[in-house]
Amino acid sequence: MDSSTGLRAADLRQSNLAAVIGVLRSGDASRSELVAATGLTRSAIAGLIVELGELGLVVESAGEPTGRPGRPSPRARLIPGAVGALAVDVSVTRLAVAIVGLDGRVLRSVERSGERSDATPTSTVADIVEMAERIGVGSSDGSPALVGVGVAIPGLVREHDGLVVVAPNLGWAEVDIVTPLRDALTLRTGLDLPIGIGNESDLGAVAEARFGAGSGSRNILFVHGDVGVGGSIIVDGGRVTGGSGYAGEVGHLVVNPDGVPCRCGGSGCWETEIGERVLLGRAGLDPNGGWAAISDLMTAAARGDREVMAALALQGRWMGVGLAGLINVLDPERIVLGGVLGELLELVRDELDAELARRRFGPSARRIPVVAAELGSDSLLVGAAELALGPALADPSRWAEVAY
Amino acid sequence: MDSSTGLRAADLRQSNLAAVIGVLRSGDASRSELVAATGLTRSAIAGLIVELGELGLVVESAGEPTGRPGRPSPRARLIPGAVGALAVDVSVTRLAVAIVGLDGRVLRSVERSGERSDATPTSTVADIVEMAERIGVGSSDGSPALVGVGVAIPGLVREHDGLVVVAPNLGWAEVDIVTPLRDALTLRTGLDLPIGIGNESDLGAVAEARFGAGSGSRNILFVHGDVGVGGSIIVDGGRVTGGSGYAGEVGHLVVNPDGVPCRCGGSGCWETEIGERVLLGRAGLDPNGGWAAISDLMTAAARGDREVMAALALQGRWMGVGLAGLINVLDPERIVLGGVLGELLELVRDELDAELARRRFGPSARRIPVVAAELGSDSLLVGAAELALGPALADPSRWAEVAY
DNA sequence: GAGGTTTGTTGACTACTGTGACAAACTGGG
DNA sequence: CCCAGTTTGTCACAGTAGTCAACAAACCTC
Repeated sequence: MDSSTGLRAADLRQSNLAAVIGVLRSGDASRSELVAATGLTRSAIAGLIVELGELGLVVESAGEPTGRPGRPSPRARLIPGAVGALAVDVSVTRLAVAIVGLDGRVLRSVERSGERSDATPTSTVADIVEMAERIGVGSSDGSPALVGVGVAIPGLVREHDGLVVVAPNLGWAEVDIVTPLRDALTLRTGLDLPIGIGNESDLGAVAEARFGAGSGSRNILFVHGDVGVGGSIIVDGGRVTGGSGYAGEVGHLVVNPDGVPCRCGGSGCWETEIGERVLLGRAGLDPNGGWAAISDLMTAAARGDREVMAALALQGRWMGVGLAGLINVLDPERIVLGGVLGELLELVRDELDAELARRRFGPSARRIPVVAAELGSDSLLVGAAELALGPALADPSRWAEVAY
Repeated sequence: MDSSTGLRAADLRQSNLAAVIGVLRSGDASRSELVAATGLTRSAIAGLIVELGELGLVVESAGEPTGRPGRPSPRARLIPGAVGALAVDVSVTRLAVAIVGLDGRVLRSVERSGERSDATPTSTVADIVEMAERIGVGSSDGSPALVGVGVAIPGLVREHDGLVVVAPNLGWAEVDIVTPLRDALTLRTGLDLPIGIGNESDLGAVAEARFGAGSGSRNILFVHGDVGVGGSIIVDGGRVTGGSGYAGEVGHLVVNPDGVPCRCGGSGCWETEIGERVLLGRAGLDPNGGWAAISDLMTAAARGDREVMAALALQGRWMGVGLAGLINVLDPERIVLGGVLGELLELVRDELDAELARRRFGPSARRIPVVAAELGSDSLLVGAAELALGPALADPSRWAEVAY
């Protein structure tokens, strides 16, 4: 988005192309449905469809009779594999590179598992490029035309230039990964693509909001919890970034001023009450046991283990305390829980609901649905791809130059 | 805003007219500055200025030499009194009606003070219309052309139709004030104007964001505190409404789960720690003493009264606890405090800063400025006017039919 | 006063969407 | 099976807005 607020005539076409694509991304639509959705005339839609067809983005299939009078309207459909984004998930335990289509589906992917805590930015860039080549990036073998690259990082990313301010679990600080990655990709594959980079939690939220548990709602609170607790706020379909791009650190909402110290320097943060380590500790399990311990906890809960049930009850209450406050502040349509929080949701549902009911406020006393994230480990890739696809879809005609 | 996402050719002009007005609302601008700000060409700007001039909204004055080479660019300026909005502030202790110009200045106003707790919707509507007539609404005596009406209400207002869901301090519930007010205004003054209605805290925030302590920032958290504590979240210059329009109830953020019961049914809400009554109680004053008691408290603080200082210290700490959490969640550029909270800000500044510093989180460890609201009691009128002016300014050419 | 710079003005040009008439494809009734 | 009614695609034409490019106006510096 440029700072210019004025609209040129060309922006008009661009905006309308993007509007059509936007409608089509949530499913097929007949031309007449497009007319209704966009408010444009039949002739305008016809022209837009033709252009999108020429760009190789949309196909039309003959309209089926609907059972009602009138000439059937042909259905337009996005070609999911027409364009795609290169998505990269840089996390502590794995490095994944994938090509993701317009419909949010992973078309090809490679993954390198295992502890990567010694990975430097340089070695990571080299790995990414090598893996990208392995899934066919740069070879014109019928893979989708790539419109950009999206990278998910487990750390804080500065909004305007994509600098990785800090990624504690990778041991990175003040790292510019965009420039070397772009250069390396250009050198090895000949593709000079725009690169977007974002926090993994935010990207997971974007993916869930569009394709997962949040699809259909435009105001969503996403809370992701493992060892740390983070979140993202989706308002009117877009992520709230805040003044510096750091919005959404719900883990450091203060819910218990007398609580235990938090790694953030404060105390009684929400994270110190609902983080994975606390839960495991309360349940008498190894606080650093990770997913294995969580899995043990779930089987113990299925057995009805006393200590575990008590720990889960407390977990549910504290989740309710924090969510109740956030509901009052943000009034989301829906809350999506990811990570361990999502996994455990049904086990704490009763206590959580009770706490929410107790703190439900006045006339806004609606039940906000709290649901678990639906997308699995792919969510980060899908979200990362969205980072590249989003800007590209806002200006479709530009790829004419980009393709392949 | 209609649901149609497509842009017609006519929307283009409308959008560009609005863009020019938008720039001009924050001050004079030369044509060349408008070119830079909008990204349009000189010819386009010229045409837009001409049209705005014909609408009676803009005047140009000959350009002064700037001291640099080149032909001087004429300065365009909004005529503040060209159009205005009828602003109404319905509160418990006063009823105010005003005409507010494009620049957010109150051009004329009348006020009726005194306890109004027995005011019914019907009597309020009658009062409003009578007061509106008294400041010249409906008589074409050179008053600005009115483009709409904005009403500030101390209660919850449903977003889409303006129904007053509940206004506890007025004793109203499920009240439609829009329809009778519109009818009465049409009947008595001949004006059939669109009416906008909003929560007073939200409107105060909008006013502060545009003309007051928040001007210049596009991401603001506004917290208004008297007996109750509410707030508004401004993201990218627009207020976050949430899924149902109830966002911003920061008073019911849970900060102290073991705290005292709150009128919302929960306990330990922020409001129960920083509300006016709690502060006065802790300071040994009459909890229901209102502004008089607050005034007493401030003089006592100036004297260095032991009990009062302790109460203020606690107030500052609790303010810090809540604000720290909200900063982590929302990452605002600036926090604006209104009502009693704003009045007391400097008295609690040290404790507040200390608490914020203690809980400042990682790399987002920036100092977020916390400032008091600047606009006085007019802020609600200005915000209410904005409710009417905003939509009108988005479609300037339409008033051609409206004027007078 | 000459040359350089920035800006307003003007008329031709381009691009987009709207309009309206007509044709195409369906339903349903006689 | 045909015809009226309905909905929709197509096409030529018109309207509107903004860009472009050339020129003139108003300023600066030397």
